[in-house]
Amino acid sequence: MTASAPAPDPVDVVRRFNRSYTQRVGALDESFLGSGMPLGRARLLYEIGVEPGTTQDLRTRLGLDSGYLSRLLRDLEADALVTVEPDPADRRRRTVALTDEGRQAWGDLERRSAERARGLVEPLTARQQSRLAAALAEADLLVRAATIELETVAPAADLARRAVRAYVDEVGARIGGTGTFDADEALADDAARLVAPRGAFVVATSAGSPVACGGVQTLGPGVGEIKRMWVDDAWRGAGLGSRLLRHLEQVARELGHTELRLDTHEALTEAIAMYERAGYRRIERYNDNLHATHFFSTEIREFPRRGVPGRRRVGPCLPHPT
Amino acid sequence: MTASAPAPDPVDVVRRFNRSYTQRVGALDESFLGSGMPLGRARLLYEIGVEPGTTQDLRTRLGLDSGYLSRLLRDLEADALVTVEPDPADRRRRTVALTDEGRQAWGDLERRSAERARGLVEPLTARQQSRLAAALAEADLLVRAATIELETVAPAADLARRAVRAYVDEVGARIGGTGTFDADEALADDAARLVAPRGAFVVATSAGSPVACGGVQTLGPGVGEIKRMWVDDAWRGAGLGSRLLRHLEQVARELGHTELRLDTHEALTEAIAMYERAGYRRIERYNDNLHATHFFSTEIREFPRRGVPGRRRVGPCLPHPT
DNA sequence: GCCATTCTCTGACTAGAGTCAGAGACCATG
DNA sequence: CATGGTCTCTGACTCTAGTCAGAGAATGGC
Repeated sequence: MTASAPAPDPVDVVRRFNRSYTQRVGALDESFLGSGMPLGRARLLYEIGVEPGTTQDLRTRLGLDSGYLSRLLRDLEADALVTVEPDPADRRRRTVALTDEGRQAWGDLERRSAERARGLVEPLTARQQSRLAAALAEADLLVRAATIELETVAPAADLARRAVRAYVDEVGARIGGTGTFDADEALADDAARLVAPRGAFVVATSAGSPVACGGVQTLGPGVGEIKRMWVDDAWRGAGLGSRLLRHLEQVARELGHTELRLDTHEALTEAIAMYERAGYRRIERYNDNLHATHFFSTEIREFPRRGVPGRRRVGPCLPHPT
Repeated sequence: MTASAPAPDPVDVVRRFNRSYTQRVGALDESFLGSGMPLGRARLLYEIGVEPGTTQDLRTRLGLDSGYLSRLLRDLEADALVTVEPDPADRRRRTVALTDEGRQAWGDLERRSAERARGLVEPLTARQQSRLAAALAEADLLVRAATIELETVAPAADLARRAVRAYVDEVGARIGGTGTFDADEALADDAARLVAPRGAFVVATSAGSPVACGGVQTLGPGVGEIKRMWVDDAWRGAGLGSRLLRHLEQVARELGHTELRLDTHEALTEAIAMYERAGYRRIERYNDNLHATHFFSTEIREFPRRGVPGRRRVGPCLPHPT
């Protein structure tokens, strides 16, 4: 009686997957990979191994209580896995680093983690293994894309500067003639135009690093322009561009615009395809930008904003050695 | 400098995914969901809601200590979320069911869980959502397939009977003329032929339910035959058939066979494709099975077993000869 | 040099999760 | 109906994770 392909609700699929996955893969996780080391200590050890730092640093990275961290460190130190020394820069806090023995224990966690992944994959035929790898790689990209943070920042902020530099590098590489397009010049321009009340600059970050950016500036009454639209190469195909574009449109609405224009270069084919998919139409050249060959415009009306990012609870960073 | 497509190791992909997923989705977090209910209790309540059962039942499903379960149930009962009554069939154990209030609490957990999944999916564009759903559905199938248990059981055991019934139903439906192919008759045959030392019967189970099966019997000196090969519809495309086939070949080797034959019906096209992929060659009819139209054979030599199941952790289901 | 602030450590405490060894109820069988 | 085996419950216990308040050292601004 049921239809043959009832268009599965992504929410149900996620839940179903989560159930299988945690039951069958995560279950073994609990007693920390059979290393005999309690979860908390293993997490801390792993984090120190990834990047040593001050106590304060580790506390914020792992979201631990200072008393709790202190105790965990004492245990690790007692087992000669870490060294803890006063930080010369501020002798209230201390710096932590792995000992040789600690590095060995870290490697052990690492090995156990790989072992476990191998245990999951091994029973499958080679064909199924590569199918699983492909599916998980795709899911990984999309999950990471879904949990990205979009924030409006000042173009002069460090995060924004890093993003714009990446943008300039890429545009330079793609359209050739690097000399003609200068990062410092771009940054100076942005600092003036992409700030409230006449503009805005948005950076998408994943685990603190910029992975995409875009700005809005004002061309005239009710008319805005999208600038500096960039998505990191490694994040192509995750819909980040479309999402950012929708977000920028909302930002433009809030700035009072009803039309949004943009220019781009014919070499940036994915970008052009994305603009067209998003309903942008080709228009005549509207500026004298030497780097632009294609020009687009769209109307932006008021309508209730859909799933724009928002506040995601940051979970504790679990130790899954990569 | 690096190659553009370096054929990713599935193990690395799994680890990478696991890291992103647990960090960002909080797979372990599936517990609390901010309901204020402790993890253990929430898990139990949820499981009872999925399917009420006896205490024993729940204990094996969740892998809990009997004392611990008893306490958890007492707590749930004190909160009037469940009713616990002696099982009329065996009054040592008790049956557990949700009260109305319990059903409400269950619905609450359910809602929180869906809410959480929605939170993950929501920021994505519709296109990315369905890509994520497709990737996770594929990964789900393969993860479940990878964690299946293959065990040799007596054909008379309950597990085996259920599998054979499913096999008979499906073959009947696929080749038409149900009346001619009888489950009881098949079961009676199997009980005699698919047991050591002349044969074997293997059932693949997932979470205690049979999802595939297959048997080996002896035709003559060194010659075995594969019988009752079946894979549940919902598990098609996960390589289960191939894996089971490899396993049965190993079983046949251990029975001393060097050639393996099988018959099948032309309507079972996927099965035929699989046999061919596995190196089976068409041969002439070698029996008078009315239900068979195609006949295959292969040589099975001794060689070091590849990723054949072997020593996977054996569940609580012990083989009981009846 | 003074003082509020910032930082870490310590001890005391709670709650959850789980184990273990009996005690006692219940069952199947000869 | 006796007996061995199976099942659940109870109490006593351990371990991990995490919170909280206060002591004391170091810092930065004045």
